[in-house]
Amino acid sequence: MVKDNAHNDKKRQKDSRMDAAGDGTRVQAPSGTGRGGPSRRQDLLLAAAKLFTRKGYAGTSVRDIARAAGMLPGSIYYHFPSKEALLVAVHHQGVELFRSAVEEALAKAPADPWLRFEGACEAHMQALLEGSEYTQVVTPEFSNKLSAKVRTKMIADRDEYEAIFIELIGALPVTGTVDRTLFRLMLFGSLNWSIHWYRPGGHSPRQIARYFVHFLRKGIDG
Amino acid sequence: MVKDNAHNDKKRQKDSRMDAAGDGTRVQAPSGTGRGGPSRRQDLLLAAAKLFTRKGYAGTSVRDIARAAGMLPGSIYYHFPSKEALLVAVHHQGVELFRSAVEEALAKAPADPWLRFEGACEAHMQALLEGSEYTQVVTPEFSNKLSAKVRTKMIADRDEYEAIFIELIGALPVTGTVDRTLFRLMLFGSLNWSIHWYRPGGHSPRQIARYFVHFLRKGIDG
DNA sequence: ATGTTAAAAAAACAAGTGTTTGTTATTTAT
DNA sequence: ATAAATAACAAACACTTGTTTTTTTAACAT
Repeated sequence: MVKDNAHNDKKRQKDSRMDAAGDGTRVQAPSGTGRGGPSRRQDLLLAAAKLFTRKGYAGTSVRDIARAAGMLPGSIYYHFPSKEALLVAVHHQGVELFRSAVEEALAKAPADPWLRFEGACEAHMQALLEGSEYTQVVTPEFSNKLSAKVRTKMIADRDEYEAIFIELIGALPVTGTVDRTLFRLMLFGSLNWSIHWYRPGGHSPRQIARYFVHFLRKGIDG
Repeated sequence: MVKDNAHNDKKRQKDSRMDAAGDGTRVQAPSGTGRGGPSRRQDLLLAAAKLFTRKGYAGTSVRDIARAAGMLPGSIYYHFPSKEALLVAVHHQGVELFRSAVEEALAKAPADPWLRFEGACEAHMQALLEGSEYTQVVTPEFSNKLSAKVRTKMIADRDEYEAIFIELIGALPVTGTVDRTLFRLMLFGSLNWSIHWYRPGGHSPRQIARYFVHFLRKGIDG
């Protein structure tokens, strides 16, 4: 159904798979056209995760993602129905990575509640800062521009994960009454804020987590 | 230098000062056109601050800001040379509000280092969560899409403010050696992360800050 | 009354946005 | 070999983006 768009053809620039000067770097060159590698959906997800982490959701265009994944913008819509769906998928993947990291740590942790708690914090921090490209998308990203449905889904994913920590913190032996909710919120703030300042080379994520847990347990003087 | 754009006029929708269904709400109706109230620049800054806080920088358009401030998009450029300049101005204002809040608290604080530290944390938390519309723009907002010059300026503003806390933390009497940098990063994480979960009605910002400082000083068992 | 200036409107510009549509190439199953 | 499926390209659509230019309005000084 082509009508009469010849009048603005001189200025229109065609979408291209080539990168040249863009921000995204090609993930993998698929051998031919038609059917791509084992899973182009994964490439797409990974490219989106990287860009969302670096530029934020609103700051990333589907063209950026397509370019980084080595396909044309329209092709994305074969794999995902919308840009928001891509965010949801990336977010979900991120939460799953957090969860499996923490659960794995807990599986090989001793029975002592404080050691279990510490192990979980270390695993969280490790997953956040060095684990994968997905986890850093989980923590911020909530601008009220997202549809209610998407936000609800993302919050549900998060809540399921944080339930692990609610339980761990509930098991900590404490003298007197403390607000364990505030304790948890402070913990997550301490850990997650690290994406704003962490740079590899200094303390490792696990060391930082241990430090923080120590502060929380014994205070600065402990 | 008008050329030939009559061909797509049927689809183009004119910018309008009226709000109707948009997200931004009018700030104040200037009595007439021409010369605005005492300071339309302030209106613009406030509108931008609110929207940046809610939708993020990339998620906010200059049209959103213009609509919320009650003017047309182009008119913004009389007051600010670019959207980025607006962000810088909002950010700067936010940092100044933090700084004056903390300095005021310190002026009337006793000499005890821990009490001074606690007072500063309370003031920071209060400014962040209930102080104004500007402070929440300060804490996150760093997507690598911003120009280097803007990022540099914002970081410099921040650093100047955080120096206050470096000094306060340096003055804390501590037995043994602790990493005061990690201590400060943990503190800012705890405090600033609250924008993700704080809702008025529960603990007040000051109460939360006191709680956090207590944890940091004495640990959960203190 | 007149000229000047500050502030905004009006309209467009060029590029970029998420998305849809029609088609083609490749793989897999028959 | 042929049909069905998968996966992508190619191109456009309708609209939004930040920004610029030109024109008009209102306040003030003369």
